[in-house]
Amino acid sequence: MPVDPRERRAARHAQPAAVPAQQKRRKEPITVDRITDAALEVVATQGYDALTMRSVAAVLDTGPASLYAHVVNKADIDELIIGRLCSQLVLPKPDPASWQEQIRHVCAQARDQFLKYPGISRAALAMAATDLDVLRVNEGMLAILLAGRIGPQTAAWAIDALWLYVCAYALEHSLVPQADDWVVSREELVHRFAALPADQFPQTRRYAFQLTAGMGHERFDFTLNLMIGNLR
Amino acid sequence: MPVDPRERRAARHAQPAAVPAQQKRRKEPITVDRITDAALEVVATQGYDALTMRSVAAVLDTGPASLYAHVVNKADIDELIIGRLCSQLVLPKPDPASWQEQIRHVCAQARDQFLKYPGISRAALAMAATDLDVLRVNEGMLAILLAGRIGPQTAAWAIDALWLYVCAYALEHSLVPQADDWVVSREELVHRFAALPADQFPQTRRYAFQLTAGMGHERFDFTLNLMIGNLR
DNA sequence: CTACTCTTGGAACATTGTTCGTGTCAACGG
DNA sequence: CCGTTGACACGAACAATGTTCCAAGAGTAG
Repeated sequence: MPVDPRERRAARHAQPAAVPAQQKRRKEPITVDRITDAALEVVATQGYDALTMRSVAAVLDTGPASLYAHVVNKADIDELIIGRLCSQLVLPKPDPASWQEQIRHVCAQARDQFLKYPGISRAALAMAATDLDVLRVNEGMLAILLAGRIGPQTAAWAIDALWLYVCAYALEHSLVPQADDWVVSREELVHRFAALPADQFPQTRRYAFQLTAGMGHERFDFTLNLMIGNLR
Repeated sequence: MPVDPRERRAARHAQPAAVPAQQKRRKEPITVDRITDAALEVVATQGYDALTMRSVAAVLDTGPASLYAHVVNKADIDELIIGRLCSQLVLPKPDPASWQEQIRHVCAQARDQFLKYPGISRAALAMAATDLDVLRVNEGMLAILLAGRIGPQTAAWAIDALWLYVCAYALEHSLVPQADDWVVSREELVHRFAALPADQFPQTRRYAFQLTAGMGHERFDFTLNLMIGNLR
């Protein structure tokens, strides 16, 4: 009974209501869940740029108009996939002794999920923070920090900063390896930095190696430590 | 002599070459600079979403095709406006005694510039970091941190993290006040948090006030302190 | 069986980025 | 002084996108 998509989206941002089980009308009716699955499949295989109404509809073997009975917008699909992604994060039971590890672990999970779906963090950055699945992650991180004796205001702002950074980091990572004839490898980058005019870019020339380092997740870990290590 | 736009863009990412002065052919010939001006005007008045080839061309009183003689892409225009924006940041002469203040000041400048052009940080996040104007800011921040006796690797990664955060913060700020019938004010947000089910969202309910606080730039300052305070 | 509601999807529309080909103007060679 | 040339400008068009309209189908209640 997918009535009005607007109501359905609003429900995801308000308190959840008890929804009765719904029976399927056809063998494979189009559902919000199936749309979400299809969208994630598209993003996982072809990247976020390929996520269009038509590509999602094509996976479901129909036209784009059919989606609008279940979905408000394309932005709504963005919310759905981010919500699904967030609902797959496992949130540990807060342990005051290891709160730093726990926060790090949650962030690493989010990072890995984002990287599994290239470019999807753009949707996460553009999304309202009142989605229930996102709020669930927020609640989990808040509980961890509070258990670690972090003050409420500090905890709230720290979570915001961490989430913002995770999204931005994933976005940056998904942009680098697209390598259209024009984006470059690390050696090329170092070489380019070294070729800069010495009078304007002395430090960049000197530390070209350090500037391009951290291709694994060392930069990520570094920044998380920067933020977490200073919380108390 | 705007010959091939591709070469011109490449020049902005390589070492700058001495370019001879160019004479104008008409009274108001279309220039890369004028395109940049027009684009920034559009973003400042109507936001980044309104930045289209046609809107830029309309400001210059012409059609979209005319832009492609000076510009490779729309992504190229993005680079141009971010470059212009970065070139307007003033970078202080590094002072070992006040490196923290200096870094904070540079970041605050970037933040304010981003906020002056709503949504423009999306372009900054999507851009390659080899643009000369962006590199200039990088060089300036690097010099400040190095003067503050921060190790090169730490400094390089810290700059990356700071820049990423500034962009993400500006992006978030430019999304909130768009308020399409559906995005909400703070009171509404607090009320909504308080109405969440108590069993699933105890902390969110309890600290709804703190979670929605920091509408000024307190969140920004908080995060910057978090990152800067832990560098040594 | 009929009437009604909800779902489906083909076609179409507006808006985007981008390209083609032609017109047009300024400078230069004779 | 005039014709050539070459770069610039730009109207028109194309493909792809998000979105809406409307008609037809499927299922259910009376």
